Amino acid sequence: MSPEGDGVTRWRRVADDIRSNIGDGIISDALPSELELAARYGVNRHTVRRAIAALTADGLLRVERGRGTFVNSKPQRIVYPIGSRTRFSENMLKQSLEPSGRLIKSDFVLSDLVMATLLGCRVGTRLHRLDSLSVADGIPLSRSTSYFSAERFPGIIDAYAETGSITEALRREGVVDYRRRETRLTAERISAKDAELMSCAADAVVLISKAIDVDLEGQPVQFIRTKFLADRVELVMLQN
Amino acid sequence: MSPEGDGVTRWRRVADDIRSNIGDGIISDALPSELELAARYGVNRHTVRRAIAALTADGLLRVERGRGTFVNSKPQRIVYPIGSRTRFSENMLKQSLEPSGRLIKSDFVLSDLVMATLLGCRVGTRLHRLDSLSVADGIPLSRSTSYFSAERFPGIIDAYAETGSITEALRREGVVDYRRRETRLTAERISAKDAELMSCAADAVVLISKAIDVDLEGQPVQFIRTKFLADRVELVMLQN
DNA sequence: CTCACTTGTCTAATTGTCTAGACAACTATT
DNA sequence: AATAGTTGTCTAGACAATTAGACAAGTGAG
Repeated sequence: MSPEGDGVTRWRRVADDIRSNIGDGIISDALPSELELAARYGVNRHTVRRAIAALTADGLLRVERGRGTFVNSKPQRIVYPIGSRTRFSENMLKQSLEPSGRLIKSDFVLSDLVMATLLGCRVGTRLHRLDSLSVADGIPLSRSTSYFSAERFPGIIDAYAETGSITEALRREGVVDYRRRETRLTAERISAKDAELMSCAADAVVLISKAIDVDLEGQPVQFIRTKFLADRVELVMLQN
Repeated sequence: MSPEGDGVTRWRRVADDIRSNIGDGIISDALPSELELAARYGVNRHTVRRAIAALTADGLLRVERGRGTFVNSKPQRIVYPIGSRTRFSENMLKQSLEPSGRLIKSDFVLSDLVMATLLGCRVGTRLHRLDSLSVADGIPLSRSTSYFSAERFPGIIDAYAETGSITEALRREGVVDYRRRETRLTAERISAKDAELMSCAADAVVLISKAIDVDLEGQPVQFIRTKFLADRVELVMLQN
């Protein structure tokens, strides 16, 4: 990194480490005392207290004066299966969650070399770019940016705006079915704009999925980049 | 978050947002001027400059005095295919990278209900816990914690320490082949300890994979939790 | 050259983070 | 009741982050 420091405060690093230890099962019930944690992390007790305050505000910890600090039952992440037939709405309904989608923004872009290769079109082709938000039971789970051929799917934006479902919008544009060809995954810290859109902490982490969906003839219909809120979603792949 | 602020400095959030915009292709060549960025993010110009300094130190940006700030060609992430036959060594060799593994720590734990269910053993069974580091061409890519039945694989730790490969260690313990049954993915900020182990920035993000590998009879042989450095690795799934 | 625009550098003041120490308040055990 | 161990709260100072303003220095166009 640059001059000095990494832009993350000590208390947040302590908080992240405690959270990580809980996730790994290293800490399961009672935390070490504040003094012991301070010694272990090489920070002042006040710094540990601030970390604990943050995790308490997140509902992960519970502090009992005079007794100690304890781990609350962890809220489960929503399971999101990924396979050759990945459908947001179906996934949510199977878990008794009410799915919905909201259009954030849409515009046109010209395909560059990378996008043309992915979508199997010529460089310079007009593409619909569709920014959307996926919600389950009122909780934002992910934000996606999709790219469609504007030539092949002239009405896709309106169709999505009406239905809130990409599957349904594609059906209206003549794609009876499609399947996932490839999914690439990575992760990064959330951007300020996305944190606001998904109403989450500004220090959250997103799981980024870049995928290509193809129709029954194997022709790409969309390239979709989705940013899942990592603390609300768990992607699951069942290997055949 | 709790009292106020999220423990991430303004300049880092600006840096993260710029990096995210570059990754999304929103910024491709020249950045807006420092003054414009400052206005856009609602921060002082010096704060923007610090963000740019951090990204420049990472090699992502290039600053030319009097002209502006520009995006460098992005360094590619190492591709890590995930499927029913996921093998670290084979994956790396195919990309002309020299794989190696290093034992960090090993000990015994007693399986709790969750672990017993995953591994198909009884609660209270002794398990080997193996912490290891995976490296490609000298660059740490991931840190894993594996759980094996100590009864079935008594010599697995020594075998791994010698070979640096879990596949090879399992072979020595009588598992001629194994395949992936299930992979669950999420992400979080890196812990301080892992940041040191993998010699990366303290504010990095890890992609967490929890997986179950089974032998040819379908019996679980290991539960493995891997933390991939998100800015060095891209997981790829080719849907059949 | 002149001008507008860009990045580089310096000073100063304000705010937030972290450390240090002290003491109060609560809990469980003896 | 006494004690050891825990969390809660207050003070104060050192240091880092952020803001504000000013000016230097490089670039490119007219």
